Amino acid sequence: MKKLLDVMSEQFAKAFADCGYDGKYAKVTISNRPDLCEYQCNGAMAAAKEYKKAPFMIADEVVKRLKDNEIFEKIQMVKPGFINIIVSQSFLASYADEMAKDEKLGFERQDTPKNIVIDYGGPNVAKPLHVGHLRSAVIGESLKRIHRFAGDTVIGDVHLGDWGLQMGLIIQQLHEEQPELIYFDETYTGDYPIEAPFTIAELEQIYPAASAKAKEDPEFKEKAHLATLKLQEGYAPYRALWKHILNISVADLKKNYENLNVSFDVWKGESDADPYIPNMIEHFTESGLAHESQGALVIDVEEESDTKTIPPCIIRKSDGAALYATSDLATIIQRVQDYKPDKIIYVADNRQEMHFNQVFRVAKKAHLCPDTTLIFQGFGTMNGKDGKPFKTREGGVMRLESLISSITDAVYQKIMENRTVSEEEAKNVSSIVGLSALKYGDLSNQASKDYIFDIERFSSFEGNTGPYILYTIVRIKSILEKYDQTGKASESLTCKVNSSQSLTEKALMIELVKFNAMIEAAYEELAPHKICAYIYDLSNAFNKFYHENNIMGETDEVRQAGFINLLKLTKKTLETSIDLLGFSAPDRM
RNA sequence: GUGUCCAUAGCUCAGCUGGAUAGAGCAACGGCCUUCUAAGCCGUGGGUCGGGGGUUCGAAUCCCUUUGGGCACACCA
Repeated sequence: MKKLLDVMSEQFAKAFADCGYDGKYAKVTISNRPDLCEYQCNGAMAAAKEYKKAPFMIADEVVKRLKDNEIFEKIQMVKPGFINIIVSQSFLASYADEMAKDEKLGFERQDTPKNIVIDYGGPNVAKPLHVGHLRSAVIGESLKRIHRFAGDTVIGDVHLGDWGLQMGLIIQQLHEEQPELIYFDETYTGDYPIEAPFTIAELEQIYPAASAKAKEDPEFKEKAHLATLKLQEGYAPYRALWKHILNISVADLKKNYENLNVSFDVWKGESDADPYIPNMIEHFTESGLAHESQGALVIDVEEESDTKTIPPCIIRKSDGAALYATSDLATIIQRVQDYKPDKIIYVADNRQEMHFNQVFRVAKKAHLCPDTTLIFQGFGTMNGKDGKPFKTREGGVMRLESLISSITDAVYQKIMENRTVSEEEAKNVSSIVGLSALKYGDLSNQASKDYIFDIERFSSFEGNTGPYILYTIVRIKSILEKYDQTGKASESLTCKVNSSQSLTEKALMIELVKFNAMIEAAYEELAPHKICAYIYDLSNAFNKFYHENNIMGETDEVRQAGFINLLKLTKKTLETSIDLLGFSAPDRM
């Protein structure tokens, strides 16, 4: 469907043209003075300069042309040259009706669908998820859903950290803790068991221990380095061990991401890029792109237009090992080969911007992906109330599980305070509502900015929060259920929403029909927070409408049916929106 | 030091890419439940949009400058 503002702008463009003015001035926007009008066009003032004419005269001429247009109920010029618009109720209602019939609620994309890879999550194997992983997961998941809604083919890739020194550290630590394991018996030639010799809980102990030891014990670190090398060279016992670590860890990660309602289409990792590295480096050196510098192999990425010096991208360390950038570049090769993406979006911490900048430049220089746009979508730091990076009370890194459970607990307490539902229902509901609090709290802020993570505020049921949105949906559900019970639903009274409206009813419709334009903006700007802002406004509009109109008490059945249709549309719009944010609403709360 | 992002009500955030009187929520205060979930609705108070300059009919928004902060600046991911 054409966006409402475009429909209006077209009418204006015609009128501008008829009066001899360029149609480019005919942009209609939402009014910023709702007390005066619903929509406005300020083009006359911009046109005044070009045509050397007083703006109010231009506006007057245009208004005269549009006086009888059925889309507008009222249209008038206000000095110095504003054109104020009140939309016709019947036109608005029919637009809303069309929206209700459309599967995508009137959203229509402007270009052809694309193939897109979204790289988000980025957890490390054998390390528990902590709060630092939250934003990537939450924002990435939402972006994935938004792109899919817009019609793109999207592959969400978790891009595991499964290949660095950390793996060697774990193997070496295991070696010292359990030397009797057959993986460390160099004379053993048989198959290795399918069962892993450790649990996820043990694994989570092993890594920090190894990491700490490596810092104090250079000899241990050296051994770990060696183990890493052996693993990467394909030493069978270590490969078998690595497989165990990977399997156990991934199973645990999947469970955790599931709790966040986050899912990935592929579980590739740095290890999957490894096979591409030798050829890639050969290509780099043969083409003369890479050169040695201080013992390392580097590629210069400076460009003329740079306002600062960007250090060269290191492809191979002086000790011969690959590193982050190498793996990311090889991953691009793998993705181009396997998915032929038009676009790869990386959802990562702002602090990695420089790194991705370097990688993107190398990819471009080396023509690794001539048909792929590489996009870095950075996100800001999650801070505590004190404005400093979020920590536990003890100053440590908080595990994601603890974070989720503390927000769920907060919600649970409130549900038990306010309502008399069974404990079991309260528990179920609080995990749904808790997730909405967590995700909405994050996504309602602009992704690229730092934000203050405040459990109390996010889990509040008042104001601009996830629970408030859910509460609104639950209210609607409750009325619709009551309406169904009357049996009226089966009668086909009308599928029209009312065209004779109260003020709040019209205001609700005006809010609803913004949906397609809002989605377009959220999609193009990679901005889930625009969805949050929209559903908050929509919820407010609904609650005002709800307060003013007694839906079940309405005696005019046609009008009541119109109300119900409006409710259904509101519900569908809200539910579609929160699905794009990655959470859902309960039936009661 | 260089670069980059940010600065809007006491607090947390918006501000539709230059428009009319800068908006919400929280917190404070005052109203509204025998009627669809009061987790709601209505109202009151609260602002040199960090400072200064410029661009123009018009600036929180664009440009310059200055102050204060976050972050990044070659062998970690």
